[in-house]
Amino acid sequence: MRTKQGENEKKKGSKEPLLLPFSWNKEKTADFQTVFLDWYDLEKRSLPWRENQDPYQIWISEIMLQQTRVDTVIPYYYRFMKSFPSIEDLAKAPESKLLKVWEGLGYYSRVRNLQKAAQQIVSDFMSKMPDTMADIRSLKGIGPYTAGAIGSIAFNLPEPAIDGNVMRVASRLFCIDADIAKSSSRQIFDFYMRQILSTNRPGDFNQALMDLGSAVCTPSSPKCEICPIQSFCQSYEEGTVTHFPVKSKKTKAKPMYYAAFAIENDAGEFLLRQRPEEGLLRKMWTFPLIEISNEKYAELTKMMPPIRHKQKNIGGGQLSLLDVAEEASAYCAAGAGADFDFLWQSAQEKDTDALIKIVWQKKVRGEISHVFSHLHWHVLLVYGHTSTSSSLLPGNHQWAKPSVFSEIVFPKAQQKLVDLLLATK
DNA sequence: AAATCGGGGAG
DNA sequence: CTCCCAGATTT
Repeated sequence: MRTKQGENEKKKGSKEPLLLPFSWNKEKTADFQTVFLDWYDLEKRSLPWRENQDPYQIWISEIMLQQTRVDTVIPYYYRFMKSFPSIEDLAKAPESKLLKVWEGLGYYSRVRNLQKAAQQIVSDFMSKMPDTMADIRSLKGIGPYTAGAIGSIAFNLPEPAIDGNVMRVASRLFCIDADIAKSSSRQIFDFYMRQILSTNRPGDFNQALMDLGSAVCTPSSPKCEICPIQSFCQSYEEGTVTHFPVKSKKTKAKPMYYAAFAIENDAGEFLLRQRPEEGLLRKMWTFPLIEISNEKYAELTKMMPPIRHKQKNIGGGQLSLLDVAEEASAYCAAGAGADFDFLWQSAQEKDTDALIKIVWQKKVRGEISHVFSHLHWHVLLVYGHTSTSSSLLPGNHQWAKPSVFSEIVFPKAQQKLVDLLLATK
């Protein structure tokens, strides 16, 4: 059975609606819904946010599930609901507690937007989750997918929820060759799904698609032999299941090179610096990081101990702050010494340069690697010691003992550095 | 339309 | 290694 793909293209150009494959008349669509929902009733996963139809629980789960697997979300979900049982609790929570609960889950703007949306609900919707598509969509962090998911699951609104899963299933079901990496393709899938969506049980229909995509219609080696909708699947009939979905390649993550300075004072505390308000890992804490060139990174890597747990002393000794800044500058790209300026200035103001020393041991403890969606960090861990007192620190710095690290919000890359530091101590 | 935003699991 | 996951927002 061929699609009317060519016809669809024409219709698209002439602004007339796309058509389902001609064999999908009303009877076939109804048959499909029955078969699919019967399968869901038997096979659906038991998940904590499926225990009832509480819009708040569904909302939280949907935000957590953005670009995140179910197994990863479950422990976070329980922790979150225990910490913030209601929308009001979420709206008034301190940011540090919010981030701590989300720590490790990634895409941290999600939890900041979650709180903004909670505050919107308190102020604009009398603390009750809104129940119309326009109002749901008006909340921070809720885009077209999540609005459809909440609308259909929590309020039985006949809305599709188009995500990566659904696009994969639909592309195979109807041999849709639109590039799912392009944002403009979303509306094509939206149109198809609106025509086959169950208006009686839209939430279950959408969740059935998710379960199918997760367990059966998987990205690689789909299990067509056990698929409940095999007889409806056009690509299966044509033997072209693996041709779908069509997805253009993503640009590769850009490599970035850093030196991280683990500076310990006499009290056994380490210097931490908070990242800025904007950009990657905003307002989270790390060792001071300095970007270095690829060449410098390679040069420093040679100074790493050949065997872990056994540091190699590459010189060093008692250095003044100025020496340290110069060393850092020499090690790193131009301007890298600026990270030590605050120490140097404080020393000059107090005229106690002699008292404030960093024993810059110049020991490279090792390296960690961390991949983001668009960046690949390579970070060398360098250890130093200082007798600086904490009163000299500007606001975005703090001294902290490893024993209290668990109370501070660390991104994953920082946690890897801490693990390396403690393992090589 | 393209880039930015984390992290982890599977193959 | 590569791919991609119950995506949204910003540029």
